[in-house]
Amino acid sequence: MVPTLQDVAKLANISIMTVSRAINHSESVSPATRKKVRKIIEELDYRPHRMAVGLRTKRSRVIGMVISDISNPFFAAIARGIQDACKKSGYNVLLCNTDGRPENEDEYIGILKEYYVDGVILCSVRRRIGEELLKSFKGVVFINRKPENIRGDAVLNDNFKGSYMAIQYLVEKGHRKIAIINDSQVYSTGRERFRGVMRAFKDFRIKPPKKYLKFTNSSTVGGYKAAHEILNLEKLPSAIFSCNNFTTLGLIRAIKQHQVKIPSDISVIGFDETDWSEINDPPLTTVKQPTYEMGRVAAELLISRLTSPKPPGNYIEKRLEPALIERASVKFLN
Amino acid sequence: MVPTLQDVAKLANISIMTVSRAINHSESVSPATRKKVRKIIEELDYRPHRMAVGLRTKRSRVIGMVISDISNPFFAAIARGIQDACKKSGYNVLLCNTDGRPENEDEYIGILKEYYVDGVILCSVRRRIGEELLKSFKGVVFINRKPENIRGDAVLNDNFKGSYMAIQYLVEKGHRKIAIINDSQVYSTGRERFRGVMRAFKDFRIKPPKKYLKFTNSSTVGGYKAAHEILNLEKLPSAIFSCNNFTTLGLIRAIKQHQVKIPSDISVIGFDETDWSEINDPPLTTVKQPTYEMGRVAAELLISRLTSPKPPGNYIEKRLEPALIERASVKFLN
DNA sequence: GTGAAAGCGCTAACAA
DNA sequence: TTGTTAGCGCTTTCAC
Repeated sequence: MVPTLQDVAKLANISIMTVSRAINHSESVSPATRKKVRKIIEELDYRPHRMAVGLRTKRSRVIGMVISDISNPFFAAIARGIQDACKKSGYNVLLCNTDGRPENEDEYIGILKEYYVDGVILCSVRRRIGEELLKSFKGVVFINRKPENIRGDAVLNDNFKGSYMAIQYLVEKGHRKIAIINDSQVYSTGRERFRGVMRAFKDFRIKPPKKYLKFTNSSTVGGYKAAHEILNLEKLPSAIFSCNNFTTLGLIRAIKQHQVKIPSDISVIGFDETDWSEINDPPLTTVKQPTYEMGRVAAELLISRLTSPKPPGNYIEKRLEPALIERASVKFLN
Repeated sequence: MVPTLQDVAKLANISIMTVSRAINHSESVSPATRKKVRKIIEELDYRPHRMAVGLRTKRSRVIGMVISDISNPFFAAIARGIQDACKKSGYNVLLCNTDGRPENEDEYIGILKEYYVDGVILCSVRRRIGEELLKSFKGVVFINRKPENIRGDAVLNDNFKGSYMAIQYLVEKGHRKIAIINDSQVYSTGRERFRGVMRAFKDFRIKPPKKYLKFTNSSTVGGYKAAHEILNLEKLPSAIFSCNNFTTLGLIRAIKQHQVKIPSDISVIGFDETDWSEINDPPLTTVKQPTYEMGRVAAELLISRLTSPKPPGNYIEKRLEPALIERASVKFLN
């Protein structure tokens, strides 16, 4: 059977308490016993039973990662950042996919409570969320988007800036007839990106016709449909800004079908850098979100909350900077 | 504070044992008390403490998923399949990235032992692996690749068939000068795919020059370098088969740089279907692995092992079928 | 520097 | 149908 503290203690001819101390507070144990214990632990391949430890200490060294879909490369990159930071500090990650459904989110939050995870990194589906969530764990960090009604730690992309940059770039290239395919306004990301667009339009004195402003859910078909509507318009825009990797994929598919050429006939700039941004024909100009970094920073922030005495009440909201990756999908208009 | 069985029992004026039973074996409790207990549980939002339960029952309802990198879309899809199947049966998933390093794999296996996870789904980095691994968990399922020295449950892609199909397809399209970019031979996947290629070569009486056979690690730069070597050859092949999504990405990048056109100058067929396979110019013909399915099937197999009395000693090895997705990157030669 | 006792929250085994 | 006892493996507390 798997060895326990008992077994180690017996072999070392000491009490289990001393063994426990040798493991956890080795300084308060004599060097001799310390060494002896280490040796026996090695021989037996003794490992602390984390559930037993957790039951006593009320710490699991596990955090919950609640995202919509791990097979979305955006979240996969975030997940990797979270994992790496956690590993460094001895934490482990429980994976929870919500598929963007509030009921799944609630269910997983409940399960995470049952496991007594120390903290949660949450990309919430909810626009508003109950305050008690923050009381249920030693730490909660919102990632990517944040419910409006709550004060809490968060690591977010500067979406406003990102979409502003995109529009500004298009304007600098001589574009003024700009269409956008934006996320629905349900999430803070979509709202912020749209605000960035509108601010840029205002600053550069652009008044796009209503028909150039498309709102859709964040999916390939969503982007595809919105793109179709735009491409069927009497007066085509000279450029299209697409708000995320999925809608951009749909947009490109639609453009191909319409036999329109990028960038000679129409220019394209997309939010989200992907595997294929570079090998696309033509290579795609994008606004890149620091996905991996977001994950890493969120996990570090969470762990600091778990380690340090207590949140000082003043929450930290980090905004990470997007970057414009210039390639060849935007035409320079004279 | 968080309510315990005690609290529920006190409010219900019964012993905690009855409450426990009402939760776990409700049939052995009178309808009246059952109802009363349910109500109080609801009111208190009582949740069983999984670490306490686990400590007692020696079951954690957690499984470990050990893969090389969740940010690789291939594994992300597998992960999603695993998650979905687990969720259905009330299991949760602990995420472990090894980055293909054996020492990380060992470390995570150790950690998973400490958490007393019920089972492990393992995409091992090791060519050979210790038998004792199988004794450490109630179930272990190898996924995608399998150590050679061990008998155990596994869910794998039919790699031999996949690469055979690819070569056969090329031959049917009139190609005989075929180059391949193959994984290194370290993993069973690479070996199996290479065997499929060689068997097809033999069956169709093709004797490729040594220079057409490239072996590289599974990465974009690996594929890129191998492709460069091929494209710098005096006599170009008419088609290239690339063994996975990463090498294909590198291959395409190299082809662009060499100003060679697909498929007019050279044909391409790749293992692994990706987001961008379809929107690539031209759309890429690929061999698709059923990634999500692999994950789902692996999790189902594992869970069946955890649920049913015991592995009957005869292990199950499932081979899932790849599919050839025909698009436009292979030219028909007359 | 070391040990004994108590108990974290739960369930298996037995008793009523 | 319900309750009592014991103990899973560990750490906290207090005593020496």
